Amino acid sequence: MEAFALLSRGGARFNKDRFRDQVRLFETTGEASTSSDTGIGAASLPTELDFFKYASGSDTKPRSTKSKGKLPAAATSPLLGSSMLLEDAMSVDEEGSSGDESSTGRSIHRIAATGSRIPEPAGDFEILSQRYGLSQLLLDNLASNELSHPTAIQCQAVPILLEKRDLAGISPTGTGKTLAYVLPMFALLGSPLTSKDRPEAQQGTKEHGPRALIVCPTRELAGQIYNECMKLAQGRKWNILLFSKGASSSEQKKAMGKVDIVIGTPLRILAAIREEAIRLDNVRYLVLDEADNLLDTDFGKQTEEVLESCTHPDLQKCIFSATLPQVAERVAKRVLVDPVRVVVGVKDSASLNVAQTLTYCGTEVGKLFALRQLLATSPPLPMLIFVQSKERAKQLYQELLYDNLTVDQLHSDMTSKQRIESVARMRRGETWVMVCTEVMARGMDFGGIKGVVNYDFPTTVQGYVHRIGRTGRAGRTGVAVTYFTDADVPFLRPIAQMINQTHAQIPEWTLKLNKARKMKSDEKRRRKVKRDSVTKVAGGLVGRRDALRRRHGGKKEKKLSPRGGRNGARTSSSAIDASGDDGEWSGLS
DNA sequence: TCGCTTT
Repeated sequence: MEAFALLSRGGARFNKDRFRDQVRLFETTGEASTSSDTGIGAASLPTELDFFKYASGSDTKPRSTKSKGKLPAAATSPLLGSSMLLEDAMSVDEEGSSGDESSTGRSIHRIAATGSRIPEPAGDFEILSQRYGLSQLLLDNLASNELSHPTAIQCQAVPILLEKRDLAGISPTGTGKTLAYVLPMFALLGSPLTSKDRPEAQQGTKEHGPRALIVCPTRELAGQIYNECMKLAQGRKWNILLFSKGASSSEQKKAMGKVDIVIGTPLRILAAIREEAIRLDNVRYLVLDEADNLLDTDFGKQTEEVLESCTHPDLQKCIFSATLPQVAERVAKRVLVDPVRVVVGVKDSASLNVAQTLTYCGTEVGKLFALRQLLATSPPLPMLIFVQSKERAKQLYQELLYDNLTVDQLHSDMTSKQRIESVARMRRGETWVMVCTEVMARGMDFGGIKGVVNYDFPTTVQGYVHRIGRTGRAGRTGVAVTYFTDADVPFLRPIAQMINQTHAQIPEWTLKLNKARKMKSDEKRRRKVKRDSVTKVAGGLVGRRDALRRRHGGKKEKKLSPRGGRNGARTSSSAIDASGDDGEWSGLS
């Protein structure tokens, strides 16, 4: 009974007006808290993206006694010399204690930086340029890609990296982390290396192979980072290599030649090392993107092996993610040398631009029912629908195929080509609904995504944060809908709390769940739920697909496109359209 | 469970 009541209240009667209110409510609360930090009225951008707020914010605060143009090397910090352990630092940012950091602008952006000799943040690219001498070409490339103002993480991370420091950068999804490490990478590399530049050096063994390496967990993300690099690479003959399965093998063979930057997935890089197609002893700039994922138990071994292959004495390392659980933090502490740890906002928190809801659906049947209801009434399109397994992705895809919308799928059972094409259709705006596995959960930046549906309940809080972070990017708003069934209830608490923290409206009883009911293996925060097949369910939903197929005469009905081709204006960190569609990196294959 | 080499 209660189940039915909740179903109809929470999800099935999903109604546009109610929803709209939620978004508004949400935005209001979000802005209220940021404006209290700045003493400035609410603006349309979230703190971490509002650079003007940053600029004017320093006027409303007491001026720093330090001179603004002071060299960062001489900059002091409340934590100077304390050389805090990464773990120790955790308590600091949670209490929001930052000593005199209001004078540096960190508090305005809610940046917490810990470590020794922390460089001053830079409020815009001109300041950066003056301080560190960025090339005019680099500045032009930023400008021509509409990257006019740095985001919070960029303000703080770029100076740190330019001073050749190790860094752990933690910033919410969609806040421009890629550019935060790509920009200093190009600045530090200076110019592309050619054999003409250094004929003798080419002979020396130390001078082979890339000088910069970016590691990330999926091929799609690698491709996206590649595109982001190409934006700043314009005008010079940088040799940038996309190194993952699905990328061109002939291109990858060049890895031993004059290569500046390699971007790749762990296993592919290791394979290349083993077959001596690449060597990493010339790498001076190493990035682990989605670091907690790369350092977790599954990926960890591979990643550490890659790390061990980077033997250059001047190796600079940085890791980035929106989430960094303690386990990963511990590894990071071990790997990084005298690092600065930067946290924008609150660590492990969800994007404030996403309106979140949690919906009880009782059973598998209930979820399908709720989803159809959502799709039929006020779906936030385009959207991603996350499921737990590849099989379920295929099933749900098939199930939705004959509904009147353009649906697509993406999971690792598809071929490289299929995956590339699926991403391309999404980028071009041809797909309304993409059914996908965790492969799409991290880093992917389809700028126009309006909705995320957690059809299957996420197995970790981090997973939740990253999934819903596919929307609400670069200052836009988005919505996230999470379904759960009776089987998910024991695992509900941490995610329900997270949603509650961000002011979303969720069924009250989910918050009152007895703490004892939460997962036993709290350490890993993982779980296993055996799920029925999406389609193999009792009752009236069986056979629906066949009915639809008959109705459509075996053909797909003409389907509307979610967007009229291209996305509208886009802001800084949204990587996608500005550089065109898929072709850029898939074209290499 | 998912993701990640090449042959």
